[in-house]
Amino acid sequence: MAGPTTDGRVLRGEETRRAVLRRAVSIASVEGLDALSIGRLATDLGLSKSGVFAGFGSKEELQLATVRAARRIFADAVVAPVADVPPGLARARALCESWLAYSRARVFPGGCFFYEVTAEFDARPGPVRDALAGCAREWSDTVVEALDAARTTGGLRPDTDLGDLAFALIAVLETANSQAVLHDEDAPYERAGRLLLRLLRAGATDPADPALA
Amino acid sequence: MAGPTTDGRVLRGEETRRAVLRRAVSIASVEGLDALSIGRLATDLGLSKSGVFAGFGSKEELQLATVRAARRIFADAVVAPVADVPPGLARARALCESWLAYSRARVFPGGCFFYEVTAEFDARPGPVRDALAGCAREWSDTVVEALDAARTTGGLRPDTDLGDLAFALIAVLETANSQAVLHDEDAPYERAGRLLLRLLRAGATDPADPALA
DNA sequence: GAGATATTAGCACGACCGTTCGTGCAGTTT
DNA sequence: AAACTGCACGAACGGTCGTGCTAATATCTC
Repeated sequence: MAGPTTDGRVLRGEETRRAVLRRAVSIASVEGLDALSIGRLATDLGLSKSGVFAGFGSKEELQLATVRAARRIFADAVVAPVADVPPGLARARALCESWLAYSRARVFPGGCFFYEVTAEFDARPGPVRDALAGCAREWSDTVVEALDAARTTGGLRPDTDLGDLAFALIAVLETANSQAVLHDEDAPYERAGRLLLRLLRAGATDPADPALA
Repeated sequence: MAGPTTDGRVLRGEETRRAVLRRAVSIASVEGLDALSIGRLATDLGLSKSGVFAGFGSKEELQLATVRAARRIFADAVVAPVADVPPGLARARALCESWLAYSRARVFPGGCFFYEVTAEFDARPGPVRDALAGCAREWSDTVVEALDAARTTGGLRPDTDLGDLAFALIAVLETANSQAVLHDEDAPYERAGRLLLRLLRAGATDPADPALA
């Protein structure tokens, strides 16, 4: 039978798989997915090279699994915490500030994982780029949906171009991450905080909305 | 004497150095500076590995030379063309649109060279990151200076925060490049064009300024 | 218990890496 | 013509890469 019987072997296997991926996302956020090497991961974790290799089957599969793992971490760190904020302008703002907090806290040691690896793979066709493009769309859609809810609930003017606004917000966030990491400064985050408030106010029905205080 | 006598040998040497760097910036804009391999450059150009190596002395020196070469190309492609636009709001706008044209035209095959390699090295201390941080500051300063001239000439309101505005403009440009390359679309450039006009208008003394038509 | 199964280790492979060395050759200087 | 300079060459170094094998070990089924 193929029921979900608890199998200690596969459990142990998944455990080491997770350990490998935990290490992999950290490395990749600093040095990129190409810098992931099976031998290095094995050495770092006290495993054998072939043991690590067996868990993924190929380097590209390891890279894809690393992207999926990072996607989960991102969702938990950025999107999940704002789930309890009621939909509307306040949640849209909270989402952006959650992203800034995620970058600032170095959930990934190299800053935003996706900024790093997207720049690495955006011009290289293949499954990895496709996966990253999917993540980017997903995040963009999340922001647009939050803005849409804000418009529906009357926080944003009906003629607001949600795509443009989401683009501008994401641009500010990513650039804050980039400059903060590159120059090892906090100032870009403060600048981004000011700017995203101004962007939201510019589209708000009531610029004095308490959600933008 | 150490006069500038024409030496055919060193001339030939510089020529191959330039050929190597021309190839190197192209590769690095797509795959990153780490993907530069001396052996691959040699094969591609029909040279010997040791010949290429001798021209730079180390891989890191090759990477630094590649960054310097890209900096020159960037300056020629983006900054130089707007030199004949009179300082002011029009030039600030021209500078941004020159950047968009540079990304759109794939002056570097992977899109903006600096977006790619800055993401690669921003979390890795060392001479390469320092060089890239310098380039980033230089470009940021160029934008700020253009905005400052626009403010001085009355195009922008006196209370405009130039740092914030430059940050927002650069954010829009870089994100347009990133999304256009990642999804292989033109739409991000159009969005960016609209957004940067709106950003400049928001700081303009006269939102109907013909420079923003 | 026995036997099936899946994770991990050990080892070897071919390829490529950056780097060093000694040599040849073209151009410059004397 | 001889001495010197500097680019480029080919070969080789020690390492690391991803990827296959085989063997050992631990767990589950019966």
